[in-house]
Amino acid sequence: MKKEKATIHDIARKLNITASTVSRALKDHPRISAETKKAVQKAAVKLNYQPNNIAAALRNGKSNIIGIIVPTADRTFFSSVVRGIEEIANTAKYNVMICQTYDNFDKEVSTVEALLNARVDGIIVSHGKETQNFEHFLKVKERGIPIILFDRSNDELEVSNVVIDDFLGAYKATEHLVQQGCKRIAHFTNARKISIFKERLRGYREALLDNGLKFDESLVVDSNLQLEDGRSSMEQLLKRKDIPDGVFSSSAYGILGAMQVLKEKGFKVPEDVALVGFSNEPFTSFTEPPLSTVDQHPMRMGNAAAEIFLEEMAAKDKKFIPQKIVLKPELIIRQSSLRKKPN
Amino acid sequence: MKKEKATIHDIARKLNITASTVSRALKDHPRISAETKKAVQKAAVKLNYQPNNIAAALRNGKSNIIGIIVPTADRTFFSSVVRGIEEIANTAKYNVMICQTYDNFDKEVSTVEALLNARVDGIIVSHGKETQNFEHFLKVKERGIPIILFDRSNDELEVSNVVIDDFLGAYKATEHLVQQGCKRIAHFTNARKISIFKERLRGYREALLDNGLKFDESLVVDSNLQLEDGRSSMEQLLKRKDIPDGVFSSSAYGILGAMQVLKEKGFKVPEDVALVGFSNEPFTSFTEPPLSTVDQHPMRMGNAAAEIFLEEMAAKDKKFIPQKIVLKPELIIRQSSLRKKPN
DNA sequence: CTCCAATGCGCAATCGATTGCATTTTAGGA
DNA sequence: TCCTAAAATGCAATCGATTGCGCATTGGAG
Repeated sequence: MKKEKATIHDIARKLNITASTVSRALKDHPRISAETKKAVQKAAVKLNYQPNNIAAALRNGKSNIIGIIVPTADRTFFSSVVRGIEEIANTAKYNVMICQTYDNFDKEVSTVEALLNARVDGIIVSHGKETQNFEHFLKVKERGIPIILFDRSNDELEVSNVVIDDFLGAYKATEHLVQQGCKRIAHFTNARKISIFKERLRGYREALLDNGLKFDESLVVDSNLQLEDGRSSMEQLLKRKDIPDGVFSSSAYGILGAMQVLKEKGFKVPEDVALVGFSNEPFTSFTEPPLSTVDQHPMRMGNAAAEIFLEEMAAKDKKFIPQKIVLKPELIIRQSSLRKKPN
Repeated sequence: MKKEKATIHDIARKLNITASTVSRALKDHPRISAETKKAVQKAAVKLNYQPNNIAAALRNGKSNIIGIIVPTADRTFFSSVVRGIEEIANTAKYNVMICQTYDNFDKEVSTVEALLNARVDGIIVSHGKETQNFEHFLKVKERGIPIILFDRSNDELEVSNVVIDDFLGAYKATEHLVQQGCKRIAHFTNARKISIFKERLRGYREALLDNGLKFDESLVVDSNLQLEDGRSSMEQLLKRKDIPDGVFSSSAYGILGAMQVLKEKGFKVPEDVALVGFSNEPFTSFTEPPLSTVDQHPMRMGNAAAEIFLEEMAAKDKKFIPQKIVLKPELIIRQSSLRKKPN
């Protein structure tokens, strides 16, 4: 159990110089001679020196760590965003610390607290479904540390955020269903207080109206959008006398549940009911038939969030004007909604 | 941009006491009067005091952070393990820092380095597929900080690890196929140097021999086990004149690829070819037919890893004998392998 | 009324790296 | 050879929390 904890002082002692010089030499300070630098490098390797980031963090007031908070990391959407953040962050010498809230509000609050205490230099977060109160995020901002929201956001909050144009995504998806001949299109949504779902609902509605169909509130089903919810929502719709001939779901699992129920009951997809979901999770491409979906470009979203963070860090002190980046979603058309052969 | 950075000194000044007393009061030290403690608490709240964990970490030599390294967080298996770790770690006041290597060896090495510099108190890791050299892990151990491997491990390495009995899982899966009447069972494996795949191959082989079938090397296909690999492996097998009537894959995506190809070519699952995979990823339950698979109990695996970490921390200084925990896997039988109705 | 032992707090050093300013060394010009 | 500016390094304080040791109260026993 050897605990070799070589510090710059050990290097200094070995070379008969001071820690200051060692510190400067290691950072390639111009006022240190090339000779000394080489000697220090060599000694550092020899003593197996590892910088103590904690000490540096204490002194500098920055830890070079970005905290990332997501509801869960096991959705490809979120893990891809994380990857996008890392791409940018790593090149700027930042490390990331990923925390999961499991959509639990209390856990979200305590996580923010923990990251703050860990003195992260910034926080990038997609908040949980339960989150109505945003004080914990404001607190971060007031502490002067950058906070950037992605995907799930809140316009009233004066912080930077990166989102996709949910309205447009939903609009495209719905319009596509109309073009495929659907006349009665249902919509699965969730907690309408959350901006992304509100926007998607709005896009769905506008697309209907713009295409000469009417918006029927009774075709909008509110649920938690998980697999089981999608199933029960579909079952509920199938009890009607005028069952829908198309469904646009605000989630990937929701539409999967719908498809399962439809097939179990003998309906054909897309002939009887055409389906389009949201979030291009991998599994949507290997269901039968493969599911059409709205791709959110998660990697780009992560890149953008990290870039905003870096800009905010650079602009430190000057007051930074929160910026909003809106990415364009892409409709990916697969078998589940394709009735007509493209000419 | 107000930067209220209240420290224990600010509290001390306000109450006309010293920082030592404040520090002790906040930690409920017995030698501090109840009165003082209350006053400190109140002042702390009033000044919006947030402890600086970095300062404490520097002084104590511990950060209360556990580093977790996984190839990728977007596989349910890994994210569940993380969740299992968090469950235990959080109750012991530890936070986790999740890092992804994307199965890239260099990234794995640099991640270990980064965690070491961040002065994490321990590292829990499942190494990448490329990893043949384990020096970076040994370095961690030599530094006196606990390192625990999970799932993918290496017996020659003298460090604690938590794995499932891969041999048993494969044995059960293969035996099940035999019981369903399969006579020519193929196996998808990966880089046989990795212990988990070697063990599964061994389990497959033993089960065949124990059940009166012979082991045919030509039915073992080596690939990277992703979706595309599963497809091409299956295509390769279908070119034979004596095509297999069962496939056991060491991964979930591999077996999915196989099923896709089989269905495209008009084979029936499980009647013509029965399939069993590994890793109970959610999607395996909603393919058609649903895929049989070996569940690895990822949450328990995470729990166990975290518990070992805590034990090692407690045993600090005394030399800790690396321990190995082997969990029993569970075979989950679904339609893809079920030919006979259970009586 | 003394004296001792709890009880409550303060002092000062420590963790390791960083950095403004001071000091020493070196090189080159006069 | 002397002097000075430039080059190279050293000094010491700092970041904030922690903690062993020591000092000063206070209460109660004898």
